[in-house]
Amino acid sequence: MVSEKTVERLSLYRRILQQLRVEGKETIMSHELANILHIKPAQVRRDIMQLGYSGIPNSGYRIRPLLESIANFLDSPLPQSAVLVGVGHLGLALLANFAGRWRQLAIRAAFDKDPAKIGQTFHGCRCYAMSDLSKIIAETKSVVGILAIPGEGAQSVCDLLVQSGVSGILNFSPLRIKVPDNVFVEHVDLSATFEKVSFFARRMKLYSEEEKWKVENETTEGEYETLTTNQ
Amino acid sequence: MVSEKTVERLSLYRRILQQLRVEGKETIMSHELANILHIKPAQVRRDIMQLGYSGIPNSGYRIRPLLESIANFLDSPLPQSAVLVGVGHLGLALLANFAGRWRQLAIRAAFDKDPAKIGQTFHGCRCYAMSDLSKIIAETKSVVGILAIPGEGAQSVCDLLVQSGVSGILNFSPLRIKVPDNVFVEHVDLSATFEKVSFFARRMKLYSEEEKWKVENETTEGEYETLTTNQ
DNA sequence: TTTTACTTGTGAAATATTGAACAAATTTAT
DNA sequence: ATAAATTTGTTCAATATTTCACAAGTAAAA
Repeated sequence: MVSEKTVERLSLYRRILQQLRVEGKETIMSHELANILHIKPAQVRRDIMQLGYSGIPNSGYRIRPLLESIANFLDSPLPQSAVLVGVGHLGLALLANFAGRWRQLAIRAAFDKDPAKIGQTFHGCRCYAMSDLSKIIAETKSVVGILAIPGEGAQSVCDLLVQSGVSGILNFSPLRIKVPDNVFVEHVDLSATFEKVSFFARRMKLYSEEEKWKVENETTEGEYETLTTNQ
Repeated sequence: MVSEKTVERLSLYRRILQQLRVEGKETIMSHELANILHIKPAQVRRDIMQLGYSGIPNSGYRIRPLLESIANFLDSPLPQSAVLVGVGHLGLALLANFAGRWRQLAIRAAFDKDPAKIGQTFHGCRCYAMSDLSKIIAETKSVVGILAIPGEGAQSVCDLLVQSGVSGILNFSPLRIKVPDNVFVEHVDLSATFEKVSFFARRMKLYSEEEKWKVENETTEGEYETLTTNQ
């Protein structure tokens, strides 16, 4: 019933509001959040509406209870656990950023097929053998699996995760994995993203040069028009 | 005129087609690509239509010229350069995966404020001081900047990148940066993504349990209905 | 107290994206 | 050569998402 985009934005609102509260701010208006995120105020209001929280006309939203509403909506009563598969460069970066720091989704275990890594601890997270996957997922009650491996093995690892009871997968591999209907997958495809940015960067450059050209010639056209139609 | 989503998918088609060509496949049909990506065949055809390339009814698309059309559409005549700002864990992971390997968008230089990193080479990419940013961007003719730094400095670094002539930014920082209209920004917000996956994972679990409950009771309801309405 | 100015909540319009469906085209089989 | 089967290109419908616009409400000012 609630869209993915709304959930993403609620997460952004929370992060901003937490910061603002630290700075001593007590209320916020939809257009302030909108300006920070470069979206429209109506979007902010509509998202917040879905929380069931009401603001005060002419004053905005009180930050404290709004944060509570967001937490109530987004967060599980109990903190949730995740496991990471693939302790390569990307996996390590994820552990460095999210191993302990994140209250809501803590990465509790890592897995790799490289025997040299098994048994080691990376950024406070222990690395296990792939054969321990099911057992550890059950022990940690993990609901999310993070795939940070090259495409080849992704589908079989994914199947293993699903069999072990995971209901969400964050897939950094370039492969589009197949999962049952009752499992959520988010693809983060860095090389596709790179290509996209590269494409639009070039396009923006071309576009702005074309605009520049237009503006240069518009003056002439404008003069011509005022001379002839003189409206 | 072409949407971001279409560009992303074209990039995915290319990667798949390149693999299939290596495996000796010469033609492909829209429903094959669609099955691999879990989308509808009409979507594939529509995307390919935008390239101006035509398939053959009852045979599908010839892979070789289709790949050429995609390259023609997505790629710049000259390979494009990018610079990376922030050689932390994430920056290193990006360098490891994309420093040399990527024909289309090569990361040509890295920057960091940590003096210990300046002058070093990471995965074949040299790290410079922030003060060299403009100079190096000009020298390498970079069109894309990659921000892999914490939120605090993101806006000022972004402004620097834009001033230096970059027209695309790939932002891994949690800050929503502000850029002129003629600069393209893609946000990859890992913590928001984590929260999203966590949210929907929980929701999927709840939903599938509810479904299970329904199915268990449906039998009874079904029997009841056949007994009463007997349609 | 009354007025003014401003903000929320939300229906309705606008826009963007996807999906269904079918004519036209082409290959294969008869 | 003809018919049957299948796939493309594309239009139109369906769905999803965003934006507009305004009534209703509230605080501050007069």
